[in-house]
Amino acid sequence: MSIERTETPPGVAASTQRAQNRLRLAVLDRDPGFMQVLSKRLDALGCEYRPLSAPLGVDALVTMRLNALVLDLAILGPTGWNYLEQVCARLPGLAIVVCTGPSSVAQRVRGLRLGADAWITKPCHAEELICVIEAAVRRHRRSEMPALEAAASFGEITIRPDLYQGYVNDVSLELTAREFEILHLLSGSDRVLRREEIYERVWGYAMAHGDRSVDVFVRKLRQKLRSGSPDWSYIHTHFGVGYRFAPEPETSVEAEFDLITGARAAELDSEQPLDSALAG
Amino acid sequence: MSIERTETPPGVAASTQRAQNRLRLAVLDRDPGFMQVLSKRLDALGCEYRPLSAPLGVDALVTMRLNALVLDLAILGPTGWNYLEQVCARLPGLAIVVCTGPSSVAQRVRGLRLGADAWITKPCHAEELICVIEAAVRRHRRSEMPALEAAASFGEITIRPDLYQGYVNDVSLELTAREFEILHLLSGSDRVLRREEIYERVWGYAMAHGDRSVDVFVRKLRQKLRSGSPDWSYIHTHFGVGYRFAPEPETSVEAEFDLITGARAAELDSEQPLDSALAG
DNA sequence: TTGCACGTAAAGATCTTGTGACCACGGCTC
DNA sequence: GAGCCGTGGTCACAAGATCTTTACGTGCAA
Repeated sequence: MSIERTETPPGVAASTQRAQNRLRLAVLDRDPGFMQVLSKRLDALGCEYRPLSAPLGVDALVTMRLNALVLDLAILGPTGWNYLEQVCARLPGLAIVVCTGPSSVAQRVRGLRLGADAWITKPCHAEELICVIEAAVRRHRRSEMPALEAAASFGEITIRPDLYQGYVNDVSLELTAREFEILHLLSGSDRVLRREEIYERVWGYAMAHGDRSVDVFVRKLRQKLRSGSPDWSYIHTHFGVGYRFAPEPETSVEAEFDLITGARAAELDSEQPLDSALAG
Repeated sequence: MSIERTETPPGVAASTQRAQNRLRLAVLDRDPGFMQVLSKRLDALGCEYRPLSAPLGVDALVTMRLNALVLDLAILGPTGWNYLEQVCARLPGLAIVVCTGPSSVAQRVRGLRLGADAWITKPCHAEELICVIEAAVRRHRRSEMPALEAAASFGEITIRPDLYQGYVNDVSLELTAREFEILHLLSGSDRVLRREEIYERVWGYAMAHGDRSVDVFVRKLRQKLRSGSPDWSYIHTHFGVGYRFAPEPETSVEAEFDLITGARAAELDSEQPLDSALAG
């Protein structure tokens, strides 16, 4: 089968969009086989889905904050049209895919006119159904303002993705776009990131051998972070590996020894999982 | 096929009610019977449609300002996928319905993944096809034209979406349609908007690499805003990222100069030197 | 100690943006 | 239909801001 690959394109956006682009959907269906196949594919895609065997009240659907709803009109009987209409009216931002058994043109036309976004006839391939759902969700998302992630605080600094900037007590760190992207990337991960990884995610293409750009930017970042928040250290070097973000208060020289050895111990402890992660 | 006649007028406000609700679509297909049936239904619905027997260049499609495109991949041969991908990438706001003969699941999946909004298998009922097109267009439009919002004020300016115009003390800023759209978009968001985002939302299709149109319009906007409201700055540049709207009173050197010397005439006489000083 | 890896700094190259001039096109008037 | 005008859009240039490269000092690991 020559189905297209579905990797996300490289670039900064990839990591940030992946999390929030995850599909949240509910499936109203009673066919166990259908559900099993579908859920397997949805799991593989990292979707959050909720199987339903009976129609939920519209209000309950609202609280679920779904992106999409798949429903088999057959299990609703004659009240299905009414239900469909109500859901469409109340949740105009929800992608609704009717996936049901054989139907007439008139039925399909009615469903689509009531507000369904697509109508798939069972039996159908799970992959195709998912593509149809994605197409509907995609179209809806395109026209809405991409909701950016919320601001996050680490130690004394606050990272504002909506402003592409970092702050200390509401004072801008004056980060450049690249600096911010690197800080954003690092702060979004607890583990050590190899230079090649950082480069590839921020620049969007592979790092040339011997390129020191990441080091230089880390230096600039550290400088700006230090000037805004002198008593904390945020970016830690892992010799021979890469960098790791972790806000740590810097204390006096005497106590420093303990802290360093403590940090070293933690570093050694977590080396195993690190290496295995790097090997992948 | 009256499409050529009805390009979007400069006063977009007038067109929102009628022209925007009417479907503007192109149909790329060579089946005379299919076209005849379809065109009959489209005429009855008052759609503006354009039959195409060969693929048009993407740029040509852009100038047609379509809502939807129906295409039979079969008549494009192997290049069809490429064409589909290009059109989807360049016109993210266009509803694209593939209507073609028997196909495999893999083909349908591929088409949808490339960006098609729906895939209908021929032979199909014209009514159903139209419903599918409408569903795709409806979803796209839903959040695009949320009726007419109320007027909003920022600093000294007032934005009137109902009149497609901005004002300072009831005096029009004489914004053109594009200028207003950009100002409206920017003012509706607190965050930094990337140029690509602005372009895509205002122009309706993807920004070509290196296009400076957004910059130029921002410059014109700033000029008009400055002439109407000299003591405020509204559009802020985020280097390497984009623009952000935020009304901020200017309390810079010139203002102090005015306060101290009371030489308001200087401001009026020599706007250029003042502005250049301001920029520094 | 030696060989690297990393921190640091600065100069040069490159990219972004502001800006004014210019052109094309459609509508409008005459 | 010819010409004028408003508007949208392109281009080239200049000024800055940013990024990359390079060089060298410092510290880590074997």
